[in-house]
Amino acid sequence: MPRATLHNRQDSLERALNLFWQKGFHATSLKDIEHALDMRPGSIYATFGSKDGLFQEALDCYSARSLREMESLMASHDSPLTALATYIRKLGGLRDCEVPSRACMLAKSLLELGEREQAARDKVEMLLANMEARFRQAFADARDAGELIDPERPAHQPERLGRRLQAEVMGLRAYAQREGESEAVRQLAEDIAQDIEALKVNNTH
Amino acid sequence: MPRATLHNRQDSLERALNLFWQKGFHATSLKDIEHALDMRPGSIYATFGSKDGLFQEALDCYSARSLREMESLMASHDSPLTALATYIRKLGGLRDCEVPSRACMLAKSLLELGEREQAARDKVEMLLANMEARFRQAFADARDAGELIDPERPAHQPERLGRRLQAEVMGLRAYAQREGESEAVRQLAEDIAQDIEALKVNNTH
DNA sequence: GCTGGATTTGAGCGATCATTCAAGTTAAAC
DNA sequence: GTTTAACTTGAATGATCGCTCAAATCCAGC
Repeated sequence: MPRATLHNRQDSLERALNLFWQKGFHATSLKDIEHALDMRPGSIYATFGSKDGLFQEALDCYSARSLREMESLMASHDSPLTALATYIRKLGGLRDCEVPSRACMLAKSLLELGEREQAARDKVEMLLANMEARFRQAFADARDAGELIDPERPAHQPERLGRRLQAEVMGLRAYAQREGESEAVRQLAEDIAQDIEALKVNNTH
Repeated sequence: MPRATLHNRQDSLERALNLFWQKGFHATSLKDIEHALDMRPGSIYATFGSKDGLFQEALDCYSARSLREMESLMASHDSPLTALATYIRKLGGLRDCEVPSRACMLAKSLLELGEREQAARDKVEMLLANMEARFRQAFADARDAGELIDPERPAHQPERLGRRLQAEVMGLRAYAQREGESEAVRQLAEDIAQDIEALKVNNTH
């Protein structure tokens, strides 16, 4: 059978992801995508179906990458709480990173998408729920390892800590989207990280 | 001189604000605005100059309203920290409110606007800085009243607490934008509110 | 070298975008 | 009642939107 595809699908997806992540769904035009992927409209539609379809695949791509990084971080620390504090401190360095956007793409999309993009909204909700579940699991692991200083306290249930962490991450990364001293973002992350470490037994603070 | 204006400017502004707040800048079309304000394009442009100009005035309107509510809340509590905790707990009830969006319009705009809307972006940055300054002032008031339990701790400097609170509010309200049990949002707000109250001397927790 | 079918192309579709402006409408001033 | 200028109207503008599809292109298999 003739002619292999000229463009690598995964590579195209990541280029599209970077575009959507930077500019958002509405502000990204097909023209922008054509240029970034070096593909003509016909090829894009043959491959991804629609702008909306491409966006949803980009969301999957972003979420998978985020979860992979999270998993790798958890695996490289004995203590789940230390891993989460490290995660937050890394976000504190966002201002000095070259990324499409300092804000979380899921949060951006959650705030941007309306009823006209219901399918994509549903996907965002699901991916956010996944991420929250992963946070919750990390706190549950900490509890099961006897790492939590006060596991009976209602606010320290894994469910509530996971929810809280997701909100903190969305807030921190939204704050990081502002122009301004990168030191402010670093301090903010440090304060959040220390609150996580304060959940730990035998912590030195 | 002949003919008074048919439409009240402030009323039109608030209608536009509700639209922009709900749908965001890009997803709101002039058609939407024409319908919401019951005005024809010519009138809209004669009054507000451009879609971008109208949006920026709506931002001012939103920010002024938010600061007014904040000021009123601070005035009605003897303790700044209690006032802030109350503020957060009110946000916990967002899921049961009828509002254009549960998310903060400034945060939404911060995440949505790109280089093409630089002027509006700058305005958002300024208004966010104002809000952060008001939070900082509230913590400074608490410190000056001897309310802070550990005013020497670096993380408890008004500057850092104010920054932290702004990030928490953006995170909480982004989280509230998700579909899901309103009880989750209420719990999240409660956990944040208790952390604020934990800054207080002689608190019962 | 030829052929078949998967892949890519890009002009062009109708719809909608933000915006303009000449013409129409209105009501205060005289 | 007439004048006059501010206000409102809405058709029309050119640009851009997401998207389609007939034609061109390409290469594995014979």
